[in-house]
Amino acid sequence: MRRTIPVPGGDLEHAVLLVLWELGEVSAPDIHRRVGEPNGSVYTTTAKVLDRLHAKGLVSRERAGKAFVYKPTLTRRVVEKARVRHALGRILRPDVGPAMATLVEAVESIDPELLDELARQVEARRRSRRGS
Amino acid sequence: MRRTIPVPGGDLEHAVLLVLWELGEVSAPDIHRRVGEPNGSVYTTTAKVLDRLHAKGLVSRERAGKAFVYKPTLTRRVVEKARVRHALGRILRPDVGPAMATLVEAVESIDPELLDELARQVEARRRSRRGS
DNA sequence: GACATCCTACGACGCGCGTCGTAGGATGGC
DNA sequence: GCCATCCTACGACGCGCGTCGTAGGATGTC
Repeated sequence: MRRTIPVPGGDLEHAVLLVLWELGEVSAPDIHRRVGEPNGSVYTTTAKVLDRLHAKGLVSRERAGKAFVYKPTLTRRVVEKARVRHALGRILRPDVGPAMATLVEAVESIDPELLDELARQVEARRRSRRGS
Repeated sequence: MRRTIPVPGGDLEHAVLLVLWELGEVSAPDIHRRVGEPNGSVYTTTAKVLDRLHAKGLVSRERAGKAFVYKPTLTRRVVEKARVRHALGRILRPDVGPAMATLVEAVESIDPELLDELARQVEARRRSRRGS
């Protein structure tokens, strides 16, 4: 009974989560140094993003002295899948058939080598499906 | 070499374009009957969407009596590709590798049969690439 | 104690998109 | 001529997300 997993809707939110998944627990100031600063944002921007991720339940936090330490509440695998599923849902909505051709074309246009990787992943997935 | 093709950013904009691609030329009121009404929007909502598509250059228009008749300025193929490419770009950004696995997984979770369709399209595309 | 410094809290804005309200020009029926 | 009706023009709002400003509590330093 999985009820709609929250999704990091924006790129900055996602970038913050990536850091959290990589490091496990990170303080707000550290996150800012790793994500906000390279991105050219001021500290309060990062803090706000953290606020919103917290409001969505995608991260939990705990005080450590005066600062908060954040950690992800869901695994990367789960969230990424929901995220991609969400985006894909919008893309495939009308007319699912030709959409796959467009999808493949678009993947290739981003990087032709991705096509091979995609082929590998599709095959792997189909094999494991036959097995299950 | 076209840079940056404009993209219908929202679902309603896209739905309107679908009608235009299907029928070629359609008046604003007709578009509303076909898209806005079933969607439960009032007429001015449809008109506004048309305004914005026009501002983006995705449709052109011409007066026919008191009403406008709209038609698409770009082919569906071109726009859809840009649209999917755009969405994919955001998804694949960090860490392109595992993203393909997630993509395939997400496709399957939407509809397992899509996996077969995806496999077909990937193969078709790879074959035609070898040929070119 | 007085200050500077570090963090959080929170309100605000711009932008894109869906949404609607209102205004006003044009048209058709009478 | 008058009025209802049809369409367009356009301003406005809410929502999500990135963005920042400001306020204020806590801590550290002299």
